[in-house]
Amino acid sequence: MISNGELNIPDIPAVSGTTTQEYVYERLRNAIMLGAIEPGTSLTMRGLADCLGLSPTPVREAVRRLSSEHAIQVKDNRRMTVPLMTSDRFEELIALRIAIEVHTAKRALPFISDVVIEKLTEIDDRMDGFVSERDLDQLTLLNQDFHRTLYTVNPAQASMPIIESIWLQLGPFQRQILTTVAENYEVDRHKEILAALSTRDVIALEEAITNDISDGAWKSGRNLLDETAPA
Amino acid sequence: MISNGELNIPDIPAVSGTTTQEYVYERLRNAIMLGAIEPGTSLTMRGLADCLGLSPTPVREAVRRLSSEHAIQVKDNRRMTVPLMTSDRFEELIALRIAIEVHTAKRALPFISDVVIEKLTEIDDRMDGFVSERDLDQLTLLNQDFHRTLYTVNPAQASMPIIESIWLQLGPFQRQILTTVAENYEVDRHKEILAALSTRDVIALEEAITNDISDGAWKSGRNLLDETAPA
DNA sequence: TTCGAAAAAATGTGATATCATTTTTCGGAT
DNA sequence: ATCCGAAAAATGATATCACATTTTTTCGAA
Repeated sequence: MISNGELNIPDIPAVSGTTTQEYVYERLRNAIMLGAIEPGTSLTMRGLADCLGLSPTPVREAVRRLSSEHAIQVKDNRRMTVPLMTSDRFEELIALRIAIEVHTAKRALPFISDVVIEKLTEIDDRMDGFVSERDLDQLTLLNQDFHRTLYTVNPAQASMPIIESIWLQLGPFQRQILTTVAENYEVDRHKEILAALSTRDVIALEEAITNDISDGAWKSGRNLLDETAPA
Repeated sequence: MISNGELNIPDIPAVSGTTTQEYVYERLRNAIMLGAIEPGTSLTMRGLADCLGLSPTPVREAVRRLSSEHAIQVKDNRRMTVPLMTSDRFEELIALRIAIEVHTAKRALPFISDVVIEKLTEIDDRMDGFVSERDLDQLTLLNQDFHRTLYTVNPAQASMPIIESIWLQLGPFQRQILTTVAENYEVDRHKEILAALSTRDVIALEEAITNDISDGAWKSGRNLLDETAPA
């Protein structure tokens, strides 16, 4: 019998010149980030390999990378899942996001130019469109684009991979949040960030980043967690 | 011909019940952290596999994990190295260490008990012994123990793996620093940390952590980098 | 001696095979 | 019907194999 039979892993375009392992990694990562693999679902190496039509070898490598990023949890024996979120863990991850992203934004500030601000403004404008369309996948992607574009203006970048890994851990859950309370999505905070960048105001930037992360995730997330696991 | 012929990867005790892949990962990680693999040395999968007497499969998985943690750099084609440190990258990593570890220490503070303080004091006492003996490996290990013990009193821990990965990126270089300027090693800062913990003083804790990281690494590291790659 | 192209060796990657464990299935005793 | 244990199936891990690509070496022409 084939496990994971009803598993639906969205396909993504295979970048030519890349390895199978890399392709599997990107595809699984994408699936987790978009919530296509429901947290708690039982996964197996061979099940995934069959599901993707590949041999276990490259699948295991990709899965292990994801598990060392805590995007996949290796259970006691022979089973793996996308970890379920707990209230404590969620709070911890959001607080960490704020600490690292504020730090990274501050260090990006000296490298900010008008060209970058314009690029960020353009991303934010595109987000406004998708907000009204309720396109959650595009919103998630563009929101990440916004932050990534800001942080990577600092060329000596060490924190971006870490930030991405935190995003991945929050990904499947964040997605649930957006689904539940899409109307609360605060794009306005991005305008605050842009204003702080324009005036090169470190204090305002710190506050804007904190608010952006808090508003979008924290309040909504608390609500959802209180609902699903109350007493 | 066998590559990596003169490569010396210190053996470590194999934990029973663990996989070969895990063993390779731990062993390579240890070797990198202790500077046994000199940054810049050219590595190959098969070379490492031969060197360890294993098949390429588990080696490739371990190496890939390390490369996704930026402890190993996959060069343009068919070659890998432990990355060389640059001045910019070093500054970036130290600043990141301070940001994350200060944040993590603050969040650990509410969980601090007398038992923990005692445990930390004991670790610090043992360090004093190794300082006079100039045992760099033990010092490095115990210093990490000290910080890890402090941070992990918070049970909902999300930042420790990130901190460990930054340590690993700094590892081979930090080691060079200690070798060069062992006499500057500041264990006193740990006493400042302990004092701040005893009085539950957040401000003092932040300052002590910052000083501990800065003093031990930053100044010495700048000196070394200025020497090796000046004008 | 120097250079460059062809031959040889080595490498990364992924599929397959094998083995020890673990999980699941199934049938009989209570 | 319920429970338990043995047989059967599935799984993770690793070695081996095969193949395309890359690196290194070799060797003859300038």
